[in-house]
Amino acid sequence: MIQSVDRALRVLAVLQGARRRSLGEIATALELAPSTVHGIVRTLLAHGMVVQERDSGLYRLGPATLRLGNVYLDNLELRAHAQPWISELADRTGCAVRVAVPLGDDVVVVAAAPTPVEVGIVIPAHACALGKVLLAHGACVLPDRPRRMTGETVLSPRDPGIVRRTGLATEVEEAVLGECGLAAPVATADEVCGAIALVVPAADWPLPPTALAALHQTARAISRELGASTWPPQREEDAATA
Amino acid sequence: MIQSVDRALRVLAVLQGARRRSLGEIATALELAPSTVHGIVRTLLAHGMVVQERDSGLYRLGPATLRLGNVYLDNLELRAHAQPWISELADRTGCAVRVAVPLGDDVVVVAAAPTPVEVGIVIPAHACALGKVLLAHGACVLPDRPRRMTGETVLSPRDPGIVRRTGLATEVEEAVLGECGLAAPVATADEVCGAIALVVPAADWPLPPTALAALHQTARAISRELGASTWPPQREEDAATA
DNA sequence: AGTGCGTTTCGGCATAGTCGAACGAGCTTC
DNA sequence: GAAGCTCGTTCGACTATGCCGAAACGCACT
Repeated sequence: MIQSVDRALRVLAVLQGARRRSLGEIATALELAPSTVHGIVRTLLAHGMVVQERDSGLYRLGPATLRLGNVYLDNLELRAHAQPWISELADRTGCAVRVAVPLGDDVVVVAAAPTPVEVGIVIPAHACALGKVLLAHGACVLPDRPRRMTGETVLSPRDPGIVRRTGLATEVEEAVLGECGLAAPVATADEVCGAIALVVPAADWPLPPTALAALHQTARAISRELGASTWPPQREEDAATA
Repeated sequence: MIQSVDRALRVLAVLQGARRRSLGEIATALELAPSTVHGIVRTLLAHGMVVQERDSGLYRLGPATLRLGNVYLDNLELRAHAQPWISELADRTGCAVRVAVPLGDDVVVVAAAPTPVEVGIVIPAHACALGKVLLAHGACVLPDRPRRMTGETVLSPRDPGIVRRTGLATEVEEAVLGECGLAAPVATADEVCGAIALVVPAADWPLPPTALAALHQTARAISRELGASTWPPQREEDAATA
């Protein structure tokens, strides 16, 4: 782990927390000398990863971050393969559909239907159905101190073995009030690379069995296109206990 | 400029060029020892900025880039203020509308109407109306060797003073064949922060004067919300020659 | 005009990063 | 089936590099 690169990425993480920050704020947040942070920020500045407001001197994220994120999406096979399937799934079930990938203790939405507006949003893994699936397969990790999002947020996960065996996880107003979800894993030949979820208002919960079956079909179809031979994805320990 | 941070960002830039790259490819592209690149990549890996494919060992951009880009968009006042205006402008003119910001010798689209699908795309500044506006105001720079996109691409810019005085720049099939555009600057109190464009098929070109006027109105309205006092934005030298 | 804050610059010291070479795994070839 | 190759990865030593303290600049407010 290279120190200065690590610090640069921490600077970007700090900048994610607020619209704009002063050099001193970043320095105290990272417990570093302002001049140290200045050198890092100047380098990020040269690459457009951060910009400095002309009048106030404050720093914020720069447009190069958007370019990176967009290239990431364009190069993501999961997204390309999932897009037509989730459009059809949204039409068929009338639900909102999301596809997400793991990112540490969060999940990031990389595709959505019927509207793509949710693409890019980040949700704590322990608070959503997508995250529970990824946690069960070891693609996400639990945060040190799980954050309570709503009164319904479950801070310690149920048996992940059940999630793995059934290939399903649920979420009942645990991330945002009035929103429920049902998720299933998506895998490549050798790992669980993401999850797909149906998201509905609490009034429409629970979902009819037809929606559940449609979700299963879609997750399996996408996984097959990505090279997975079995679905739901099996792990050695589960195969042994079965 | 911190060397290792600069190199890390160069690694990300290399990764933007192809879906996936091997460690050796990155090393040769940057003219560095593989072990040096390995240290950098490992750090980026720990932060989710890159991911490594389990089977092939190849590297690609990671989901953290998407999170960064999304936060950038959320924190961008230009986008927030422009969104309602460009929706209305798209309705009124029937054209596609784009708002972009400068990024070196490129422009990055940060808002679009009627559909947001173009958000995140990158266009060389010299090849599009958006870029010509930003070039004229010094927000973009010309690349060392401008790239020819179509047969119509103009490699050396016309008089930027005219663009500044009229507040308009045009684009006739210079970036993509069959696509024409008309752009105007958007400014804050002390700088040109972006540009807004109408984009239409070549068949609908030239645009009627009403569309031109609507674009002007919208650019002025957004600029006013962002704190600009005059529009089109004036530079000292132009004010002197006037 | 004075004062305060925050950004920026500069130089010495020591740490942290760079590189070369060796290791190990996976794949192809013979 | 075994040997060669190529790739990613690890380790250790050298020294160049980035880190920090303190001082200077610019700006806004008093």
